Amino acid sequence: MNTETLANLFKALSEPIRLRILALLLEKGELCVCDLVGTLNLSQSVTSRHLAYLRNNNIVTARREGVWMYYQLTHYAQSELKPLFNFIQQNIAHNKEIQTDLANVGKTARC
Amino acid sequence: MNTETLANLFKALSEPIRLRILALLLEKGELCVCDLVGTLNLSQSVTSRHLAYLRNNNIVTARREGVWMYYQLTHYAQSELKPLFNFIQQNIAHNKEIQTDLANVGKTARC
DNA sequence: AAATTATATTTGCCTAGGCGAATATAAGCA
DNA sequence: TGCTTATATTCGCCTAGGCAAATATAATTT
Repeated sequence: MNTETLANLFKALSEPIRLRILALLLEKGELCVCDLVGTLNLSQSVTSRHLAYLRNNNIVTARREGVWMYYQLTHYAQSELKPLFNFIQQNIAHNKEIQTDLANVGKTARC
Repeated sequence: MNTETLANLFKALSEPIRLRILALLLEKGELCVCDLVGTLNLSQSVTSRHLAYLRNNNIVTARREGVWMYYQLTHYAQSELKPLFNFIQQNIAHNKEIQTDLANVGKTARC
């Protein structure tokens, strides 16, 4: 991996909203966009753009099921980035915001 | 750690030049600015600004010795961020650019 | 086909932060 | 006190990427 690639990875993770999405996917495995919109309490547009950013950086992948799009971590992310994600989880798992997010998944789905 | 703090940390690491500086400090422990300018082959201004960014994010600390400024990782970074730095090292240590940097330290000092 | 729902993308606006060039500061020395 | 060297900071310019609002697309239903 060259420094530019690694820098781009960190840039993809340098946004609170994207870290919250990541934390949710790490715990839940796969989530629908409407779950994320409801849980994160963000506009559809903002949520979708951040997901696109993560997609473009090969961190998440999307699967369509009817009208719904389900997102999960890419195989690449799940394997190669595991140590990095462990670091992230250990550092934000106890955060109140993250715990609230996790508690809200499923209860706040918008669709 | 909240998501904003973690995001700021990743933003600090989302620059190839700052990653190269980090890789050098991880290997060498402490380096003078002029070493970095020579090794990275960057202008003094660019190098200094990136070091300031790392300083402002509590990743490096500076010590003056006469005219020279010596930089090293903060205690905080050396302890709390160790797992993250291990990930970084494992992912870029074999990179040609990084190895060239390491080989050049000391040989290219500008002062 | 038209309407509805879920999601993605575009547009306009604004800020952070990149760079080079210039300038400021700090230390050491003649 | 100047002069030189090392380093830091500022300025002007430019791009990436944040947001909200609007619009486009894709699937489903009637």
